[in-house]
Amino acid sequence: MIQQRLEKIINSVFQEGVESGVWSDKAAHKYSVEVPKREGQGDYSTNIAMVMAGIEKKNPREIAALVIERLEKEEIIEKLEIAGPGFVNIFLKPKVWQDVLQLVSDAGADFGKSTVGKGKKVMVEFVSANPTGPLSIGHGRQAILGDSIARLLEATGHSVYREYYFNDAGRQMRVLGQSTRARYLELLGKEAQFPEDGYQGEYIKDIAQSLIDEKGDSLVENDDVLPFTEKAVELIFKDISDTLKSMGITFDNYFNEHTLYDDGHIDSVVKELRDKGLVYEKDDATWFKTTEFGHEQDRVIIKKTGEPTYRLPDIAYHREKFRRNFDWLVNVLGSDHIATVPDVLAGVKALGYDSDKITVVLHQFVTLTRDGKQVKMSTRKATFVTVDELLELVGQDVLRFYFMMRKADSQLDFDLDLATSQEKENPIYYVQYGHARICSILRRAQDMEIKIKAPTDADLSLLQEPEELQLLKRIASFPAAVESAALDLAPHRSIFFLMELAGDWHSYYNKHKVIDPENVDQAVTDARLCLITALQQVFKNGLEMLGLTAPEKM
RNA sequence: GGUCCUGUAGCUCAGUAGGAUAGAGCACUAGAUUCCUAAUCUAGGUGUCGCGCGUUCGAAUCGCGCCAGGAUCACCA
Repeated sequence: MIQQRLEKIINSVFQEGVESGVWSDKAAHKYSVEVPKREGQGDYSTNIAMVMAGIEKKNPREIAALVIERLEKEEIIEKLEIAGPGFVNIFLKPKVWQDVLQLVSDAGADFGKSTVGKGKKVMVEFVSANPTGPLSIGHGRQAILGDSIARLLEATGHSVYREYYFNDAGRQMRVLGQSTRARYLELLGKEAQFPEDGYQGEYIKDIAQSLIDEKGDSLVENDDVLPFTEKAVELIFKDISDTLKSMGITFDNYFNEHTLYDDGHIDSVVKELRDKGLVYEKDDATWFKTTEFGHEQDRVIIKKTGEPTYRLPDIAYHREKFRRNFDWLVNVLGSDHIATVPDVLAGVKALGYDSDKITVVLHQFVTLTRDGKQVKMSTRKATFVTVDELLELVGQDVLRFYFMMRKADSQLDFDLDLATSQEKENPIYYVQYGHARICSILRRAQDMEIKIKAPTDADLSLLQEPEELQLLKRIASFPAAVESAALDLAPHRSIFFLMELAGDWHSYYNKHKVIDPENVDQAVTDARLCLITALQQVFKNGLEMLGLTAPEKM
């Protein structure tokens, strides 16, 4: 916002220099304006002089002096200096920062949102777990990561569509049905053969029990596994969507792999690939020439048995995504899918679609620590911890926050002992408390019948304490922080912004009083109330944008 | 063996298009509340940024080669 303004100014200074022949335009788009890490190095800093000096083989500090000469007349700039190897440090007038409060007040709940997405249609596909059991901790990470990405994209002006892709057919479903049937028979006191690779979780017994409640023993003589599978899928799916809902997650569409078969998409993909000479038969199977796309080996797409491998429907599915006219396809996947990604990309490329429109966010695994030891997890053996269990332990906010805190590329260590016994150490309370603290002050103001003035009616120039300027700058950087987190599909950056915001605020709170009955300077109080009102808005927007609550009391 | 991810403080991790003296939380120590919620704040850090070489004004960041950990490499999904 303010940075963009400054970038424009620097660009025009650069352009001026080019036109008057002071330097060439070779450095165009190579320099940058950024916020220095260290205090005292300006509100912003640009490396333009060093970049130009490198290209023009001149002294950077001399060029910096020329840049400064041209910048000096700018109204928003208070002070300029040359520093270090040739940085131009720019100090802005406090008014520039103070005026931010008006912007927040005008935008309200929209402050931080933007339109950079230009209404681009983007599909975010995530979770996509097949209905074989409750969502595990790994699915939980993915659900929250995908959902927060979707939320950030919405906040930045994208038109977002959330989709869940699932398959309720095939071998794993047969095993699920067999497992359920075995439990059903066991519960009725009959002999039963539990499948060797069956699903051992307790939830299978619950499903069997509900079949007994509904139909009694009428299925005992039934050799058909289908009614068991159907019931299991129905109940597990209900369980999954309930879990998702309790994390605050909903989908626009659940896409069933079946429809790809029913509507002939599978066949037509094979035909199209065959017409392009990218498919051949070998050993009674049908192969896709992925080597044409630089892969090590070709892959089977239709097995000997006539059944497609997962690759084929995956490719057909992505073609359907393209056909539905999305501008951008974001796939959030676990790192165990790493090997499947190139095949799908090769497939859509072969079908003539632009695979660059697909962005895959692969997240690394979640490891679970209990009693200081790592827990091994498996759905089959039911040794996993479910999302439901975690939700019960720590609640939605903590779970969301914890899973958003790390970048997708990092493995995430979920320490159960920490989550259960030391909840207060969780940084989300630090952020939420920041919001609650403001609410508390505003309640106090109301009790004292102090009216909160609009930024235009208060003397904002009284906000001159370093901590106040720091807060104003942080508030001003919120929209850019959201934008960068959204476009880079990196929700953890928003989390870090909120923690920094809370840090600034808690420090300020401890050093300065907003309402001070003993030392009444009404004008200062008014200005500070304006400040914290804006701050409250930023906390609220930031938290809610990520699906977190902004409590008014804690 | 191939591909991908990771390696930064005792622990868990940030570090966006390469920038100035590498950061935060936790833990630990010492302090702060007659006063807007102490779920807070203040002070306390000798880190081979896994190792080496290269690119350049400048590297945790880019390139190459190693080392270590994880994922994955089916006619399972």
